[in-house]
Amino acid sequence: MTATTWQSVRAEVERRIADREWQPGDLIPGEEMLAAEFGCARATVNRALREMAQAGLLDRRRKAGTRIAPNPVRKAIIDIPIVRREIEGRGARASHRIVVRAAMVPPAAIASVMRTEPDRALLHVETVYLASDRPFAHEVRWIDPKTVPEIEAVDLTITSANEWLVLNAPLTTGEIAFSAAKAGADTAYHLECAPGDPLFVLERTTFLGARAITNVRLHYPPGYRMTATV
Amino acid sequence: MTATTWQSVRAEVERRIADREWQPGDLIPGEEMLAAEFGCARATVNRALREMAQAGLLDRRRKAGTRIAPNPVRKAIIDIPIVRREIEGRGARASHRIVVRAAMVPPAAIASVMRTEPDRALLHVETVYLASDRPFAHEVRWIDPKTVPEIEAVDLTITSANEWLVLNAPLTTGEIAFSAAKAGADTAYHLECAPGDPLFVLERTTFLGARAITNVRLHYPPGYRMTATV
DNA sequence: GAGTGGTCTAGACCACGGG
DNA sequence: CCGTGGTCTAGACCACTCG
Repeated sequence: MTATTWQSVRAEVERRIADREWQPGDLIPGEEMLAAEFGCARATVNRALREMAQAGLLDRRRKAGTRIAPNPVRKAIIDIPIVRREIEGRGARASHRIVVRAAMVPPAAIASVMRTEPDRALLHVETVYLASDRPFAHEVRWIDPKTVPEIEAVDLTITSANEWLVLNAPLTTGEIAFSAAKAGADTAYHLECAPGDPLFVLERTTFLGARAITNVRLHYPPGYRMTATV
Repeated sequence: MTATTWQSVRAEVERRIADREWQPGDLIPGEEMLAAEFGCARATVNRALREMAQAGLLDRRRKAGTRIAPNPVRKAIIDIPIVRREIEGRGARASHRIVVRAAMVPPAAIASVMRTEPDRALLHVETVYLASDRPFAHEVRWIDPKTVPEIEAVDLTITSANEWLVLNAPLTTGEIAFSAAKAGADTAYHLECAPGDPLFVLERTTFLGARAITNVRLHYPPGYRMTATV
């Protein structure tokens, strides 16, 4: 009989941390000992501590034992949905307009982050996303047709490159960067804002294995906020 | 006998998704069936599928079963270190300067997000973080002394509010938002940039249970990039 | 070498929620 | 109602790594 859940173990450990019974850097008792104390199976303690370690609250190492993370790293998880869903989630009608679609050799900086040959042409797509006909984001994208040849046959005016890629290249890794930049003349025109306005910028490069799929830079109009929970 | 690890189960499921054997929205076999197929215990399959669901690749519901996520949400994990460590991580020398420290009633917007009484005074701290004596970030912070009374006695010129709070109020939930804004005169002065320059803005409110600990707004100079992995 | 976490198994009961 | 995922147990073996 019992009812000791791993959540209750986690809650108790969190309480001890919050109450300073266990302080940052402290070595806490081993799983076996905690299991005995809580009157549950070791697997239950393991589950609780494992999740806490995953969340950055504990440091665990075989033989060395479990310690309270000396410097609890705050991890923010950002959900990055398909742009269309993000627009619809705000109650607006989503549409998009293709501004440019052409095969061309990318700037050296793009080829560098995508790790492609500097002189090879990639598919270049420029899109403006609209929320109820008002500009929502301006996207400049480079796609490696060598990695996803199917993209060449897609009518991007119907399914945006963003959406097609997410749905058709599901398991990828990548890097994201956020920053701020002044609106250039071109971007300002598409976003219907003033040149020089501060824009939120999201840059992302995704890979399928070691090969780049796409690099994308999104500019959002003044006032845009991206939120996350800690 | 065995050697079927939950990682191998996960890898196989990922392969089937990547190879389109299982497509977005598809219902996949139950744990029992997969365990039989892979020749392992149901708990092993459970572990694999649970982690994949946590990563946003699967949708799982009791009775309804497990489906390939129709819209794989990309989750980016951002590590938010103590500012001092972020500076040191870039190989610079970290220091900070307190610009303002006073008890005062916050603007209505701040009281609102912190859910404090609109007319109660909070601790207001304004800090400039320096990386090798060059401005790294400008921080405007409000702290609820009712939640963390110890802060009143801390010499913030030695330990920054950021650092003290992270080390002394570990277990909280919170909200973060990123955006872009024009540098105001005051911020431009502290960051040694031009008024109107586009700045990356990070706003964060953290809570201890239902009670707010602190609200902070950080402005980073032009060119700052915050990165994450998908 | 030996201690600690990591994982697997086989079986069981439970809780949510679709039909 | 009842199937499916969620979790717990007790025991076992393994793998990493500290001393």
